[in-house]
Amino acid sequence: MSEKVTPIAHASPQARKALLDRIIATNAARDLTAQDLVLTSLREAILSAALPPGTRLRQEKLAELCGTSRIPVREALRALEYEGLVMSLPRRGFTVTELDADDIEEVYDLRIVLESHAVRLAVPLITDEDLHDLEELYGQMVAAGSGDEQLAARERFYTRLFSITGRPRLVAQISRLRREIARSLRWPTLQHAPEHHERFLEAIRAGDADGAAAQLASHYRRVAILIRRYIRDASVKDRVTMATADAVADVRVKRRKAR
Amino acid sequence: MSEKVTPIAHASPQARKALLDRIIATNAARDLTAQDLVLTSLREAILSAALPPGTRLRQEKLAELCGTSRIPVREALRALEYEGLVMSLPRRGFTVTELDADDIEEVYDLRIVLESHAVRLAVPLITDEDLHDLEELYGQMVAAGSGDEQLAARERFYTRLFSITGRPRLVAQISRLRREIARSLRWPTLQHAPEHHERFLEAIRAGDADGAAAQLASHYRRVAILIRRYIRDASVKDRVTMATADAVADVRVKRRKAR
DNA sequence: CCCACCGTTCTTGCATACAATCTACCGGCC
DNA sequence: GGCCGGTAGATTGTATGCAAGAACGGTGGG
Repeated sequence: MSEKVTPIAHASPQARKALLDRIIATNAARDLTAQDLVLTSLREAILSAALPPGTRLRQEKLAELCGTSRIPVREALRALEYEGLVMSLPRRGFTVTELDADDIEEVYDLRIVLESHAVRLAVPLITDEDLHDLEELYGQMVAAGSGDEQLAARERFYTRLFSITGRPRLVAQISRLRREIARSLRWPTLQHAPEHHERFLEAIRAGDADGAAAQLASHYRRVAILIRRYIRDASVKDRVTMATADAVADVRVKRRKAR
Repeated sequence: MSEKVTPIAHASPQARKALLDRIIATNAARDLTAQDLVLTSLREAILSAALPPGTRLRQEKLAELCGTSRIPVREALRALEYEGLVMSLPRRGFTVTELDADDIEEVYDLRIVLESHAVRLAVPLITDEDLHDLEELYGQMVAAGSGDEQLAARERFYTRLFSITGRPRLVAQISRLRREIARSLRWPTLQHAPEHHERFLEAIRAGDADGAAAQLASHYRRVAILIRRYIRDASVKDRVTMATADAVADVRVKRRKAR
């Protein structure tokens, strides 16, 4: 968990498989309903790109991997569908969703709207205890450096902050959006926003709700642009990769026919 | 479908049962997957208060009602949970959610934020075709007077408008919120907002995004207050009703013990 | 050579069946 | 009389099995 973030999106199938197995094994240790086990494992697998976007999810295969029947798998998949991590077509199964540049734009735009709103609601309500907790979580965040642990700490910090609003729907919708692109945070470009969080917390300490909201918004606008740029570059690379992949496949087919 | 809205919340159990049966029968006619049948029927049942808030939903019973097994029922219930219409506790089943005054406040506050945003995005993008459709849907809305048909027409109008943004997550989140309190629109107080929709459409025709958003926001603020007042009054009434119900139950128990 | 049709195979969707858990009621104990 | 533990019934969670629909490959026709 304290490892560095590795951009696994282009990792080998074997590496993916190994990661997938490890995730399931880790979660199986915890005592949960089978459904929660599958849900948690699949979510983690998708976010860590062990199941990369576009992957067709066969129920039987996942069931076997998790050591359960297909029923809990089906329910977990439906839950993930509502989280936006997979999509389904009736009688045609589930697929891991892909995010294009438009999706990124939409999600960040919505995050600006909802998270700014949440910050403006939360800051005036902050108690000493809240601030104490936030300072501690911020400390963890800084201590974690950059990596999975930092990412988790960041989510804890923001969730704690937004929860101050006492508005479950707002918090849930924000979490959903953050999770939906948590994949993108694994992308290499965006590891550091060293000064942003500091300035953000500073505004909160000062009770400056509008300032904090503005800081958040401007940061997200920057991040959105960086991700878009990354996607554009990556898609060029992917196109090349896919072209070569096609070529390989083509050769194989010809070989088989030659026999 | 063209009947008047009837405040069924305090209707007799028999009336509720009859409505529930009718809903399921109506939907069973359409050819859908069993899951969709259950989902649609249950949603309609909850929104029409045939299944009033607080109802415990027994899977077996619902399965029997819909003529399916429990599997599609379970999946439909999970979907409804994500829509906010029911809630579940592990191993303890599903219950129809209740909305208190705080919930109303949260939902309307979020609707103001999200729908204003959507309107501001949509208005500058409106084409002649969009406007034509909107005018037509508005006509249907007016023609429907007030009742279930008017409610449906209103949803079509707003969905069409918000869809212009081309942002699926935004549209989905708004729909979710609107559905979550669609129950409240059945409440008697709030049938009419004759001039609001007219002024709103007028601003849209004029391409005045900010004006339309402001109109929407002020309308929702009013509605939220009206609903809160209704809830307050109704809860007083309920408390009385429940008190008498308790008294009746009490008498019964005493009688039984007397035997 | 390409396209459409058809049968095989795989996958999903659902029903039935069973195990684990919870609820409610009852009797014993304080 | 009220609180607590135990047992029976009810209810959920999951596994297995089957039928209907979709994907794929092959074959015949254009």
